[in-house]
Amino acid sequence: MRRKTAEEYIEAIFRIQLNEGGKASTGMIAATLGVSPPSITEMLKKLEREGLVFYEPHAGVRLSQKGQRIAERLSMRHALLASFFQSIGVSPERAERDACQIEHHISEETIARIDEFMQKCRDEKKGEPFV
Amino acid sequence: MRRKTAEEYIEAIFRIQLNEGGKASTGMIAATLGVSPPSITEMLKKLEREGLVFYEPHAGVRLSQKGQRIAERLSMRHALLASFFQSIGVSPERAERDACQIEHHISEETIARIDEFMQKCRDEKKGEPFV
DNA sequence: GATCTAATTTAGGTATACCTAAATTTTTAA
DNA sequence: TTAAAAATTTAGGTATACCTAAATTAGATC
Repeated sequence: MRRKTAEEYIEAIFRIQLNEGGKASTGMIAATLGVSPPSITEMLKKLEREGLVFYEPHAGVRLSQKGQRIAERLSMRHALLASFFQSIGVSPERAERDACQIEHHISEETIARIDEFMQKCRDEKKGEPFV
Repeated sequence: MRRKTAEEYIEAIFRIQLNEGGKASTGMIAATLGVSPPSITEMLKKLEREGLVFYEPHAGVRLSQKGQRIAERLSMRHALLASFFQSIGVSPERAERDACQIEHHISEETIARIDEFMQKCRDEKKGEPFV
């Protein structure tokens, strides 16, 4: 299976923090990402070195401000993309999955244009799907 | 720098074959991808083992039918995505670059919906940009 | 046709994200 | 409070896409 990126780790931690409130545990992250606990420990150390999380062995991990900003940016992109895909008739599950991938690879500019476009469509026909 | 995927190798070979007609050389692929020639040689052997290319040492490489199908599919996705992004006001360069990334991560279903959507917009206002 | 040059491959090595097994720490329960 | 169970980390190893340097092969020039 494909290797997980730092962004995927950050997203997993972000969601666990939201659901559980507070810190994310090694085991939860491992389960979320489908990666073994030792690999998680290793990666958490790396993310800490990069200033993305605060990690205390045996106690859990939480996002730093920098990590939080990245997670929130990804979260917004995700929501926008999933919403757009559904608007043009993509199934909710597929829209969700595609958003999950594409949020990591799309530029700020294109995100902004999709956002404007959705807004424009909402203004024209209120609430109706585009298609 | 990020590691190149098999799909990126296939695309590079595809474009070189088109431009040069016939086979792609190790050197051309290396220059296209920004990867050293020895790494290219290594990867070509792997792609051959996977049935994606025909590779003859010192003579060059060309896509197998399987490789060709993948390249053409990526090429179509790329064109559709770049066209869509430009339609909503993304700059040509950015549209191009984003398409280059996203073509690898978007589902068949979403591609189909974007295609239909573009078609519908063309039918309504002929030739005008969407925004 | 021999030699010189350029392209390619071989050889050997690095970094990194993963893994399993074993050791340790923390938590739970008797 | 201590023993058992669960979670986590440490130790050690693998696979792979990359690299540089050296060897080889192919093509050009004299």
